[in-house]
Amino acid sequence: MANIKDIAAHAGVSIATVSRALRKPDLVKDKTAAKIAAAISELGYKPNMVAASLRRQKADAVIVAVPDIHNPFTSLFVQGVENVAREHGVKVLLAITEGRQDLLDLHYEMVAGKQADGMIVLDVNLPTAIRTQGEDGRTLPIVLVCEYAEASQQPRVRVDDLQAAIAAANHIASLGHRDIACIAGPERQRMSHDRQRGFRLGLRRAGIELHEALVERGDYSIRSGFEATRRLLEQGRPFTALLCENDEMAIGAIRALALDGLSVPGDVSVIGIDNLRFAEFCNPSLTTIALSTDILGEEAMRLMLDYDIDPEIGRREVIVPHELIVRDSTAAPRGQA
Amino acid sequence: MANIKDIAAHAGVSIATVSRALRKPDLVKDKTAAKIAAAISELGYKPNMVAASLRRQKADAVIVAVPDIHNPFTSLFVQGVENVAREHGVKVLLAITEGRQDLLDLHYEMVAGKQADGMIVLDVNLPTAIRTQGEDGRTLPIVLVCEYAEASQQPRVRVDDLQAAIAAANHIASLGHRDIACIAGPERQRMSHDRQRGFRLGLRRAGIELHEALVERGDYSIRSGFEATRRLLEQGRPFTALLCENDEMAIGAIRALALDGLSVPGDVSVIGIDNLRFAEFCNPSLTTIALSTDILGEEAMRLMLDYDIDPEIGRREVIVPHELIVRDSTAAPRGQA
DNA sequence: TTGTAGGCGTTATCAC
DNA sequence: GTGATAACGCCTACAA
Repeated sequence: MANIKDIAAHAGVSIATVSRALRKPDLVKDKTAAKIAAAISELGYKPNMVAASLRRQKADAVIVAVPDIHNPFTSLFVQGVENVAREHGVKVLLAITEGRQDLLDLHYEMVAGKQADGMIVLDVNLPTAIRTQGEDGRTLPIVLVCEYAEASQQPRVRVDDLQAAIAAANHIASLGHRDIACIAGPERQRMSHDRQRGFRLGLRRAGIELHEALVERGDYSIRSGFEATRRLLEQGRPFTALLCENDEMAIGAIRALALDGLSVPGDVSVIGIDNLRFAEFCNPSLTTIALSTDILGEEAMRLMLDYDIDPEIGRREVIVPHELIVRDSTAAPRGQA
Repeated sequence: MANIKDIAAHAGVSIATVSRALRKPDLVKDKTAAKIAAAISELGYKPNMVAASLRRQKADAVIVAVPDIHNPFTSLFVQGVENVAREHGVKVLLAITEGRQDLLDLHYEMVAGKQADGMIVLDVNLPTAIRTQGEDGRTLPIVLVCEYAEASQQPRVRVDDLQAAIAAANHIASLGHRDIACIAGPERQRMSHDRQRGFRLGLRRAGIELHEALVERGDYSIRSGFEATRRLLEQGRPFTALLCENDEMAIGAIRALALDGLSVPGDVSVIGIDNLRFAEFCNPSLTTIALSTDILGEEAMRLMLDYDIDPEIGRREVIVPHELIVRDSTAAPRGQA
């Protein structure tokens, strides 16, 4: 493959000039630039970015590590990251970790090894190297999203899950429900902690207490929502509304209720959080809270870029707008209206 | 940041020995290796992979370009790619193109610029450079998936959509349906072409012809399935079964039928292809054809790896197993049983 | 088993 | 405006 030297020879100039012609075109005479351009297209030259990267100590790429591309967050979030990255000529590479530590570490190597300038971690794990390394002061360009808000010294962003959950609880309370069940997420996760707290806070403001017996946990998957609902139904303790920490579990819940012969929202109202694409097309369509996670992605990327300027950059609490989207899965409890 | 030279100095050996200790540990004496290991951990050394990459002309990374991470194919496919990649120490980076040519080309640059060893393209577009460059014989390590099966000289894999569609049609025909509607995908796409042909072939074997008036097109999104079904219903021409080219459109169809007061499968049976995670939890749950697209991903990655060995490598037609998954959305038409 | 040295393809700093 | 040339950090013959 042709390299910069070949171009220089072919155009009768020095390699320095070729390099300039490509990166700082205003520094070379038009005529020379033309000769060079001709040589380039004639030889089909493509600059070797690895060499450039080695020399400039910059890869112009960041890695976004996500556990799973089905995650409701992921898509919108990544889109936000890309919006900002594109403006700055940075490429975004998605790494799927499946929640596995080893896969996360593998991609972290790319940052340590300079193949990427930084990493945005939207995962339950943290690269192992980061924990051990924190002490010597030198933090790597890593931005954390949502999880581990307290755990580490890294720059991080997070969304206000609390407010979203409060909005969901408000909606249910204002419809007149009093006997309310809840499907929570994994115990250890920050997001679950906040959404759970939001539910309780929202209800308490309306003078309602959540019965501990009516709280079941899932792992944010459809199936876990399905099974959690089964467990709720088996208890026999009645409820007319079901607060789900995310849409996936809400979809599983609706299915479980339907199989049990219960009508939604006639017998039980169901609400989720996330506004998945599928939410609109369930039977019944799902009432939910939409979060603009793309803004979160944008902020994460900005934080990453700012890191270049000042590595002391800290954290950003991103307040993304949330919006209640009322569809067919919620209504006033039977007998009220 | 410490480099190999620092380690060499600190351990009292030459840089060659350090390099060997890392890449070919059996070539160095245990005692030296220990000294080197000590130096490495003491200085917190991380090999610069960019430099290694420049020297070895290899990045040990491939890019998988997909239009959209919601695509039903994507997740499973990527998983397949990663399975094989991991065995070979290759990192997989996902690039999201949104179906845009410029974004695809941007990531293609990484291959041209040696930041990645190759690219697997699961997209409706093709990198522009590839078309212009085909002539001079030198093809780049690019593997095409599904689309453009005829269009180019690149290595490619594709799945047998025809058989999957035939299986769907068989199921519907064997239930006794005769008045059958269909929601097709985008006209130009290879996949749609094959699935469409499969539907017709399967039906014809049962002596059934598809009415052209009962064929509507969508773009594989839920919403398009919803709208296509609306159009079918407006026509007034009766049908008792609906063949959908994918699950997303089938989910949209079910919603449209429900809103129209029709029961599934009482009035209309609905079948999809793909076996999305959501398929199991629809109301009613969706009968569908499961395709093991992960195998397709594995083959694509193998083709990529084989390319290193012999660039003349051609194409593979991957026959992935398909499986009919009968759920609640299909039944015999009213009056039969 | 270890060391020496050349080069991978750029970019950036000088000089001219 | 342009040209020499020294890095960037590593790998790998070849020599010892």
